[in-house]
Amino acid sequence: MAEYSISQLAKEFDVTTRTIRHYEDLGLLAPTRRGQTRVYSPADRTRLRLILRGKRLGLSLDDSREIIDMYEPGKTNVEQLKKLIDAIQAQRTKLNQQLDDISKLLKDLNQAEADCIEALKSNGKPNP
Amino acid sequence: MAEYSISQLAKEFDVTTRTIRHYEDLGLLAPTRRGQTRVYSPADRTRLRLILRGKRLGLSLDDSREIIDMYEPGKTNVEQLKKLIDAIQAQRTKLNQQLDDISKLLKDLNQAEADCIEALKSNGKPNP
DNA sequence: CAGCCACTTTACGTTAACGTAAAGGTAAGG
DNA sequence: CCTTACCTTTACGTTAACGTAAAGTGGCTG
Repeated sequence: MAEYSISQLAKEFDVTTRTIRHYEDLGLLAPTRRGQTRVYSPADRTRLRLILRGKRLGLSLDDSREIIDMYEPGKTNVEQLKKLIDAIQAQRTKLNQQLDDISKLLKDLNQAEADCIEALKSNGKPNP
Repeated sequence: MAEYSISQLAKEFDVTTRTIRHYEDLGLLAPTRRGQTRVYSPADRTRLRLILRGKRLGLSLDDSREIIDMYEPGKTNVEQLKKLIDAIQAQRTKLNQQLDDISKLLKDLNQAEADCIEALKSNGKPNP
């Protein structure tokens, strides 16, 4: 029972099956097959979750694939490991930038909301 | 000295002039003109900064325009004000989701980095 | 005044991330 | 056996966000 059909995953994550197949075309997913039908493992499901998380953060699918591949084992080469650590650091820098952006945006939203409420107070009556 | 040319802004924010004109086409910027040449005020500059912040957060340009318009005054209508407050709340929800995503991703990156370093330790020697 | 620089408009081209339609295979159920 | 409900592949279409090229304008500068 640790497997899923394409439409099950599509429903669970609220995407279309076309989208999931598209991710496979780009090499982000590689489900096994029963006959010609795709069969997704829990690991595949996790990868999909990571892809969609990346999307919410504005990453490209290529970026997501790179990041996801970071979690995979089989990195025997020392050079590759160093490259990976660099990539991880780069991602961290970007994410910290996003954190900063979000905190500023939230601050702005608070201010905008306060302005709205203020405007409602002084304006809520002389209107039809 | 409180005005900027298009190429000044382009340099400052590391985008092309084409990009800035594109934002104007979409109604996100509306600089004044001296003759046919665009002249940008500090307010225009701020709007550009907000647009790019939105981009870093994965917002569409349409989304950014909506948000930026939230900061503008001239919202006399009570209905519009209420819609604005709702939109602000929706944005807040999305941003909190992003915060959650980021913290999870950062955690994953930490783990991945630790794995890398571990692999380097036990692997750094038997390599050419 | 020739040349260069920065600005302009117009318009077609490109990439990513799917959407959508066509045409077909397969297994369960009435 | 026929319909229904999934699944498949192939392939052209679409949208957003610009890139890029062409052709022209305005000012200053040697």
